[in-house]
Amino acid sequence: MGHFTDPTRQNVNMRTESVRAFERHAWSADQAAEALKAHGCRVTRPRTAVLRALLEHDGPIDVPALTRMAEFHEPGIHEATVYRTVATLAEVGIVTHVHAGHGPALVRLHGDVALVAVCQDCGSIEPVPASVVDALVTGTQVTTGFVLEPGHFALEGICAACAA
Amino acid sequence: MGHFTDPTRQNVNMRTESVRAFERHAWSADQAAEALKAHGCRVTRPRTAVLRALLEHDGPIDVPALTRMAEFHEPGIHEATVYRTVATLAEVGIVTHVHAGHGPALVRLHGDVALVAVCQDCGSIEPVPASVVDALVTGTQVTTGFVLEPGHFALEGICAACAA
DNA sequence: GTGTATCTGCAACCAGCTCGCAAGTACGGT
DNA sequence: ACCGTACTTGCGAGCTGGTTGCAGATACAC
Repeated sequence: MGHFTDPTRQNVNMRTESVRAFERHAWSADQAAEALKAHGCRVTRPRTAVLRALLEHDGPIDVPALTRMAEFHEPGIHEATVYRTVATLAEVGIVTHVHAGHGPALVRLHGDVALVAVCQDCGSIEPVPASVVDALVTGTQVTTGFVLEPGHFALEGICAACAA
Repeated sequence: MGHFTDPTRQNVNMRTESVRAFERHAWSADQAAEALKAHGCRVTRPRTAVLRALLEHDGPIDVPALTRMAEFHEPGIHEATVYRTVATLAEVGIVTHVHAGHGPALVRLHGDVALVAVCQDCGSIEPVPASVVDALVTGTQVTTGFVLEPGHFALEGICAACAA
């Protein structure tokens, strides 16, 4: 199960292909660049490439796949650079990452839908409706005092298609 | 941040020390041994040691800590053996494991409280009330068709103590 | 007891991720 | 437009959590 196959291919892995119905994020490339500068970070070609890849992509994506997408804009960009860029963007508040079960962490733009569910069968990722998330967060807080941060984890289960 | 310090010490890491208020599981050592035999598995000293450690411990625990506890019953037990034992016990249905954010996976007896929340500040683990879990599962299923399996993931946030 | 299929300890390995370092580059100052 | 320098990048080595191949040990059916 190698990590890098043909970097010229644009498509990403199954987990990210089957994403659907995500709300659009509020970030533009310019806004993100401004946010970077405001934190004293430089707006470099690799960072711009990662940012563009994130803006093009709909929904959470893992770093190897993100690297392949960024490579389309910035050939030769290194995976370690993408990891560091993602960390920088997270500090600035542009992205967050979420751990979904066994695989690698998934990166997404901050402001995208908060809570996602990952199908254990097909790997598809679906957003969880805000009303359900609110009920979970407030219910937990009222009964236990625990303040959940729904952006930091993913739910797991079987999607409607696989359940049928 | 080494993994193994003094194996003769019984205490486990912070994450597992601060567990509290967990429902008691339904397994006894004999029942678990029977379940193993029923699946054609042998009841060996290392497996018994891991099982006893799990029964003694209250709440989810990671494999290094579980190994240290099992070592009390079976000195010299190897961590790789504990990983394999946990996998075997999972096949038999005695345990499940849950991924809680960045750190190692946590093992727990099947039948223990299903959904837990991990504090990002102090690492403490708290059970989420069944009523809240039910609302989440049914709410998600009704609105999206997605069938969540709450035993397979953990929630994250800030516990009541750290929030204060 | 004895035989054998399963299991364990060990060490090597793998995936995901991080880090140290030298070369490269954004960008404020001029 | 050019310089200087501090920040970034590519690269490879390294780290952590977890898995695996193998030879010796052992549970357990007979």
